[in-house]
Amino acid sequence: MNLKQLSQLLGLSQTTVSRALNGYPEVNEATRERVLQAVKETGYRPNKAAQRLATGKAGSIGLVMPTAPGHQSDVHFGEFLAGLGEEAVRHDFHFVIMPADPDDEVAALRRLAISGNVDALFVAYMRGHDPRLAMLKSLSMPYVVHGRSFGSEPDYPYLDIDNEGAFYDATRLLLQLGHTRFALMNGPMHLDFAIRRKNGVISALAERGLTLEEGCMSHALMTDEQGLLAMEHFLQLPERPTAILCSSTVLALGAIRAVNQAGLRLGEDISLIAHDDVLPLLKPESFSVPLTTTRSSLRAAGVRIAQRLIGTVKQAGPFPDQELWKTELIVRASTGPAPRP
Amino acid sequence: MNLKQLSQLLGLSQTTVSRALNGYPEVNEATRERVLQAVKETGYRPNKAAQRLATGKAGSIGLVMPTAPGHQSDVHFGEFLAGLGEEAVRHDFHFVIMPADPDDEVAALRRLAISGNVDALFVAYMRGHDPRLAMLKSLSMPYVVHGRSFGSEPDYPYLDIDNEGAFYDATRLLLQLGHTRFALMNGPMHLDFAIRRKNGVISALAERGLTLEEGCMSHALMTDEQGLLAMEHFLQLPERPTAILCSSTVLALGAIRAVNQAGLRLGEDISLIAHDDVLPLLKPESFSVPLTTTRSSLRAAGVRIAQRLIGTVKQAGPFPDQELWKTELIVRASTGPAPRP
DNA sequence: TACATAATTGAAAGCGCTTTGGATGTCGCT
DNA sequence: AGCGACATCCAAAGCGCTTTCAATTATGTA
Repeated sequence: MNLKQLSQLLGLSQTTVSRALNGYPEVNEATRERVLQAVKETGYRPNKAAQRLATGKAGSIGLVMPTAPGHQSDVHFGEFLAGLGEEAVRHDFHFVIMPADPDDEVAALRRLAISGNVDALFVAYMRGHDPRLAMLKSLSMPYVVHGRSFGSEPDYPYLDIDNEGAFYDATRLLLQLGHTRFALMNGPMHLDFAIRRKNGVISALAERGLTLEEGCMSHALMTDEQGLLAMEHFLQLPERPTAILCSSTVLALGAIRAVNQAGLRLGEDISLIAHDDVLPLLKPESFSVPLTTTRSSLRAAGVRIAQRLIGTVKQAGPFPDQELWKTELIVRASTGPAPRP
Repeated sequence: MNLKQLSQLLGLSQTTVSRALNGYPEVNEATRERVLQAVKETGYRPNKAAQRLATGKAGSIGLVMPTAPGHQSDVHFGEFLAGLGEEAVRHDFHFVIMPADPDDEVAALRRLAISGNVDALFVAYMRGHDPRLAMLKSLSMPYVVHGRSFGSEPDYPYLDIDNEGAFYDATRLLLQLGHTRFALMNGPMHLDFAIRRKNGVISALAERGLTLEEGCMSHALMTDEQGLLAMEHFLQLPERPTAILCSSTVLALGAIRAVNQAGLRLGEDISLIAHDDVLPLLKPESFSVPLTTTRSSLRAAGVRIAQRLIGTVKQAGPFPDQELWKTELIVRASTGPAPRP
């Protein structure tokens, strides 16, 4: 069933039917009713590809999903997607997901944009000096970046959380508890959030004249295994750190396993603060020792970004170009006073 | 840059350029080279919407993502998507993801199909007597179902794992270890895999004249919290079960927390076998007591389904219509002989 | 040399929709 | 009766691509 057939069925022109469906005012209410009724009966749905071709809009937002045979799927990605989806479903938008090798992201993004299949782009996993920004700017297609790109002029639309502030505050808390030996368990070094979190830690330490030793920093994929390995390494250090900052509850999962295996007590021998993206699978309050965290919901960020993206496509009012969300510092049992030497 | 401009630039007709790009034989090799060269220089990419409109194909597979404000994102979904993506990227396919309220899945699937935006459909979260099957059959669009639908004639293309066999085998192992009091921690009752797994347990027990009490069965969302709750319930039973079968390592996570909190020892007081979808986040061998599991990689299933779907769209050879994968039973430390009463 | 055949290329139709630029009919007023 | 202002509706152009059908040129054969 297509427009032509439907309009013939109704004895109307395609023009009128199209207008009736798209809410144009210049169509008699009675005819509009008839059309809507016929649509219900026939189950007619406009062909999106044709709509897109005719209007240039198709109600879809595009994103690149990094993937490769060895590439681990990322819980954070799924959670974010759920947020995007939650908002998209309200506006009858859908996603076009282009899977791409992580090394090929710039090109993949470009293909996606030029394909004429999407109205707007969403970009995540931002890096320092991210090469995708220049490309995006040249594209004349709306986009929103999740995160920022350290070292690039912040003149692009983004939504980010205050990573530096979060880790600064967390570090201060641990300092107040008397800790002096710190370690940072971070995400991959090239990622923007990792850079900023590190800076937050360093600047809080600097205020007390402390520094973060090279050996007390790990940069790795945010999996529980990496957390385990990193923590094992920290625990073997001659000057064992007592305060651990951790970029994800996933990392914390492994880290805590290492702490337990070493016979140490979390919140007493070792204090740990992790960043909590509010993953449904990993609730900090459900850990055997509930985790002190800096919290910001990844899913909420997804919802918000979808709002901005869809709003822009639909030309629904202006949106702030840049948003920086504060995180919450939630104190639970994994932090305690520094142990006496 | 579109075809028309490109062809004018080259002094050729759109026809010839189009043919050159799509590998038709009736075009001079020299001209083809020229065209390809121009494409490289100009960065021309065909408009997918137009291609789709003209050919009816657009290199995309569609799927519905269940989502809603309260709806938890599902790790399993993300992992599966990674598998689909891994294969799709090899064929320059992409996904069209339509987010939809879980209650609205049939309609959403229908919309997606008629939208003319996708070449094939993928369907998951199968239920008993799933209403989507009839709809899919009426659609004349290729599709593959992940899982099966208990109670429906199995005359549709699917890829499933042998859930019944897996849980039958797991139960037998526990029986051989001397266990007599069983409990099953299952996924939502309406889902097909839950039905089959339950049947597997029941039939293995029946061979020994045992039954599964109503109170020894839980059907819930597969989150760690639900696992915790279910296990707490089991542990309070007057005839406490000693053998637990668990539909997911996520559930097991919570269940084990409950076991620990009750001061019981896993693998001694309580034996537990979980089904392992090979989630990168939750490795059974990394649990403090490594988990005995029935294993089948969700991601591998994603890859295979993408293969079949894309292969069918590309008319690349016939594929088996129905595949049933065996699971592996991997014995680790969470199972042991039944404790003496 | 003349003619069939193969190798290349193009013009134009069409995919299903939106939208511009009329056309037609109605109504209220002078 | 005559005229502008609305309210409705429609024909046809176009979005960017593929593909059928036909035209043109090059090649080989008798």
